[in-house]
This record gives sequence, C-alpha cells and structure tokens, in this order.
Amino acid sequence: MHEVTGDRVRRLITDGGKPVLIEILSTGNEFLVKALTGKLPAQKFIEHLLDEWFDPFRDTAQFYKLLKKDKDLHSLLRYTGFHMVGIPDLFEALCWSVIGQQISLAFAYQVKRRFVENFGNSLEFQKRKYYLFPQPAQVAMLHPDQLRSLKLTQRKAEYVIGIARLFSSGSLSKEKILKLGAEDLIREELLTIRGVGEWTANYTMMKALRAMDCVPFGDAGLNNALFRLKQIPKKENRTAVAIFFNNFPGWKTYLVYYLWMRLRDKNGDMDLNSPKP
DNA sequence: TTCCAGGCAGTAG
DNA sequence: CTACTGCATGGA
Repeated sequence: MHEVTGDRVRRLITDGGKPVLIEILSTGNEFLVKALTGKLPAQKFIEHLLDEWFDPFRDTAQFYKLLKKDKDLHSLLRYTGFHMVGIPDLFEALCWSVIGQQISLAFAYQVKRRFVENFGNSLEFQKRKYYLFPQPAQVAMLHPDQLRSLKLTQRKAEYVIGIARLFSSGSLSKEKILKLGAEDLIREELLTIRGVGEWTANYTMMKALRAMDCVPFGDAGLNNALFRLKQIPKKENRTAVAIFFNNFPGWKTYLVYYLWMRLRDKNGDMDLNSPKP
C-alpha cells in the first residue's frame, strides 16, 4: 500500500473519485507532494491526509520532559523526533487490528498483504503495482471462506465482513464516530462491534482517530517492553500497567508507540549515538 | 513437542 | 463480576 525509498514515499490515494498515485518527499521542514498519475486532489484534502498519517505538528517537548523524569525510560529518548504513524482510514484500522489479534506481527503483515492484493483496487505505474485498501462495499459481499483461504480464522473472517457491512450500510463511519466527541464515548461505541475488544478499540483509536490517551491493555508486546524496562513486576499485571501510564496524561498513546519501537530493537543495544531522524 | 504471538466471544460459575 | 476455553497459523 505504500512504498518507501529514501526520503520519499509513494502511495495510491482516493478522495472518492479516481485513484491517484502520489509521491511525498520530506525535506525535513516540509512535505512536497506531487501526483505521479492523474490529478492531485485539493490541497486541503492532501494536508488533512498528511496530518492524520504523520502527525507532523505534534509538539512532543512535554512528552520528552516526562520521559526524562524516569531513569528507566531514558532509553526511549533515542527515538526523539519520531511522530506516530497513523492509519487515517477507520475501516482499514479496524480490519488491521482484527487481523493482528493474537498472532505475530510478521504473520499479520502476510495476511494483510494477501487481503489487500486480493480485494483492493490497484494501479500499475512503472511496472510496479500500488493498492488501495479494499472498500467496505466489496468486503461486505465476501464469503468467510474467501478470507479463510488467506489464513484468517473463521471468527476473524466473520468480524472483518461484519465490520465491512457496518461501513457499507452507513451505520458506521469515521465522521459518525468523531461526532461522539469524548474518547470514552467513542471507545464504548467501538466495543459494541463484534470482534472489537478493549485492545482493538484502543489500537484503532490511537491509529485512526489520534486519540492521545489510549492503552491497548493486554498487548503482549507492551507487557514485554514494560517488564524489560522494570516498570511492572510481572508480565501480566493490568493494574501495574494502568498505574504506570497514569503518570503520562495526554501522552499515553505516544508512550505506547515508543515502547513498541523500543521492543523492536531486540535487546536494547542500539547505538545511542546513531543519527536522529 | 510445546509455547507464544501487538485477543475475542461464548460459556459456566 | 471473574475464570476458562476454542480458535488457527507459524516461528522459536
């Protein structure tokens, strides 16, 4: 769905009309966006997309100040400058988090790739194929067996199709969800969806809605990271996790993101002097 | 072989 | 309310 080379990324987008392949170049101070095929959507549309995707205007100074207060968290400061990558499309975010439930990330990526390549609209440019995430209306018509063959479980196949139906029928949309306002109300609403539990609701809210205080309780990776950094006594201790995060009001989501990055760096022996992003 | 992955719904008590 | 179980695959 997106292709990164050096300081630029290509991605197929649509504002409801014909899909357009765009290329975004980051200079460090600004994004330069151009259409490689077709016509670039309105400036407002592009600005909004970049906002939701890269969160460029977030002032993280306060967050780093909080990290500095705890010695055990100093290793997270090596990610200074990283802003959380979002998933602007709510349908995609929900599907992705359902797909990723309970399985390793590597496997989850494989499944998502198969899903996108089988059911997403695509466009070829310079001999490479670029995909949009599958549209709800199309997914709504699938039979669970079509998703099972991509290695989703029967349950997950039902969840994904069910979510697609909610979107294609119009009973669920990002606009409607945002209109609820308070994070608690949104979380409550998401939890009524079959296949969406606490983990998925929080993951979706942080990635698609940019809610700032989301903690995906129960997350295996998160628990591991906190245990390694000596922030919780045992790997599974919901209360300890909650207490830990309460020290970071307004930054819980970012802290989760940084902890996930920290986990990726294996044993934490990354060179602290490596260049910053 | 067993255990665990960026969980959830359904059921029993 | 909490505790338990089946789901399904793949890597360690």
